[in-house]
Amino acid sequence: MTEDINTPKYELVKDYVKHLLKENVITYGGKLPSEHELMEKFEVSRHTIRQAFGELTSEGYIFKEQGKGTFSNYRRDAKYKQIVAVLTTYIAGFVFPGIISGIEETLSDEGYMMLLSNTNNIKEREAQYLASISEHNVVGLIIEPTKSARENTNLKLLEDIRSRDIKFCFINACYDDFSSAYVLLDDYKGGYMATEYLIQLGHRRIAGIFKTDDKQGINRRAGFVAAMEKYGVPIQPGFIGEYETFNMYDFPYMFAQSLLRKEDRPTAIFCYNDVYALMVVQAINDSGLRVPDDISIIGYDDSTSILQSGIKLTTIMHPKKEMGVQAAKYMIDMLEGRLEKPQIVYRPELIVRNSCKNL
Amino acid sequence: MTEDINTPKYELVKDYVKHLLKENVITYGGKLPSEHELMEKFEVSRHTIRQAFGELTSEGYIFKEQGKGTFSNYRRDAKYKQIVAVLTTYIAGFVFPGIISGIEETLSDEGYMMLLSNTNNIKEREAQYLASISEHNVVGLIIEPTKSARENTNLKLLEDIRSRDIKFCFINACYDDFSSAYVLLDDYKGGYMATEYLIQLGHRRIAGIFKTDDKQGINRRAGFVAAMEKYGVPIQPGFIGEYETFNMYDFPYMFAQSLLRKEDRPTAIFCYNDVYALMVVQAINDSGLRVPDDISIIGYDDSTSILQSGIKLTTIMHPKKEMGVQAAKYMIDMLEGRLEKPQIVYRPELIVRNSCKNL
DNA sequence: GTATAGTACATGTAAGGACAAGTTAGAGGT
DNA sequence: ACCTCTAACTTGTCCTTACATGTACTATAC
Repeated sequence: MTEDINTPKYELVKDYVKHLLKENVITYGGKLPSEHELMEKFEVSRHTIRQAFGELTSEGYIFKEQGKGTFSNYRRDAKYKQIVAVLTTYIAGFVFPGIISGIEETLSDEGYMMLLSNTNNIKEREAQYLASISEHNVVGLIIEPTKSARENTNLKLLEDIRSRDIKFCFINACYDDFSSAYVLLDDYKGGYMATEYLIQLGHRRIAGIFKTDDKQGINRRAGFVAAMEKYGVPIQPGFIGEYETFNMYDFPYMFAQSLLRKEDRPTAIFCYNDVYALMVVQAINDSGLRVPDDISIIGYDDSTSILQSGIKLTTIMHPKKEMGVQAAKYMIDMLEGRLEKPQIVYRPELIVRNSCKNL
Repeated sequence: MTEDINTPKYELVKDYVKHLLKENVITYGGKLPSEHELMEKFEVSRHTIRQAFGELTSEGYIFKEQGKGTFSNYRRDAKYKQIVAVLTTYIAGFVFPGIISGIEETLSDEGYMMLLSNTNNIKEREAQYLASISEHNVVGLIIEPTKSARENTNLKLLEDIRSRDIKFCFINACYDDFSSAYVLLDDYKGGYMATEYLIQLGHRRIAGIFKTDDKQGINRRAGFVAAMEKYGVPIQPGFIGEYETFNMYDFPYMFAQSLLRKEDRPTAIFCYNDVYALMVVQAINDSGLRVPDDISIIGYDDSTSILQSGIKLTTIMHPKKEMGVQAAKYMIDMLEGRLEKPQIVYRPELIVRNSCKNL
């Protein structure tokens, strides 16, 4: 009730009406005092009342009907007040159902709604979405960058959104040239751990297959290379396969085939994630070989718990739901002014199942 | 360009400004004519210009800066203009990732954004969400009813939203007392087909386990009962298990155990869906029996493609993605005035794998 | 060359008046 | 009992005027 001398009169009227609504003096659908009554009560002109009513209408508090009056559009039980946008590369498949449900649960528990979309890893779709959210009443954005290892062509859009006081939190990957809150997994370490495990099982001829248009793939590959160097295991020529979004449905199978055709084929393959690991397993099965007897496979993400052949995939655990929950918590903390720019990097964990053989 | 004599002047100003923005005469961030200039151009008072600018501001087209001027907030590349709310019982698990990604793809292709939430099958959360969306700029609602077999306690809220001209489309289930567009699966027929298949394999002692607080479960059970009656196969006492949301994580396992303890145990069990079928399989394995040798299992939804033990589950196919796409298409058709109240019921299909034994 | 004050111009707030148009309820006629 | 008209009241549109407040630029003083 700070009756600042500089507070405009129409703001006082707005506050009074909001008070009536929030204290349930006027319930949902109930009739507000007419413009004339409020004129007299506040000793202001009708113009001032109409300005207050106009803003309250566009803010969704009230609605008006010509000839009838002005009515409450406010529900005390309407828990969800603000919208947080969530933009990931995919929605179904991979780690995304877990991440998204973690985000959604946390947001909705705290009274926020989730505006969800995916880019299919296409930069243009990311641009369209970013350009759109500033026109809606969005207060925050949880975003997994699209093609994070490529140039950040949407940097200007991101800065534009930030200048509108929309809070940011990156998940899975972030841009180096755009400082922000983030929730990441240490993919370098994950790649290192997976490779180290294969080496410790006695493998020396280890191949790797990586998606290289996002940071996750670049980091996992770097971890792979670092572990090989650390243990003095040479990487054979042609044993690293790299693909991108455009050929992600064909390349893993074909590259696995080409590995199997080599005279000295690898004894183990580290795959960028579990979905592609399954494609590699398919290629191995199709050429009459078996996992893990002939070739060991290690995946990443722990996203497909069970294999076709009944073999359970050894993998690196991605704390999907936990990271989603954390990203949403960070977002709410920022929105409610408790944190400025929180950042966390999760440690990956090795999950040993039975797709890797001890040589 | 219908210059109706009754069109308010401020609407003409709004249309003119929108035209400037949409035709990119003034690009994003560019300066609009000042209020004074527009007063002279349209020969109206400043009040009228300000009314137009005020509405354009709250609609997100422009923004103003005191002392500087009024500027375009409109991007031609901002493809997404309107929000469609999507409310399902769950987001991760079961058939939902498929449905949701189908909806999202279709909506975003057509320039709509998705506001997604789930109710965890709790009526109160449904109520809170429904009460909230009318306050945001939502133009449509794709909804899977929560506890659809129970009384529709949120009918008033639904009618309230409809009276605000928000379009509806139900998915998976609908309420009998609220006529609307819908995209359903014929669960009665699906239940019938699954049961008929077991009977044709020679099974006579068939048990069924159903979730009974939603329409899907009620209909699948009705199909099960109808098939048994049609083929003159008696349903043994205690062979139908019914559970609800609150005990859905315990009941299937426990009920399967109780079935296995009977002196004349069933030779086949029809399970409400694949997720619960896996719980039943677990109970069977834990008691030292095998699927399908000792007991046949048929599931529903085709949501978990592979079994733990390497056994692939025979099931009824739920066209998840297709139904999601169709619901979104119907929504867009309604929003753009091409359809009034479209309705479709998908036919289920039997997918034979190897969890059922021919007796 | 660099501060500073002035001024021109932008939007923000506010008063007051006039008439239009839609709703409601009651008076009056049938 | 039912219909119709009208008066009263509601919000909608539009005008004029005045001063406040913030921005940008320029002429002036130092």
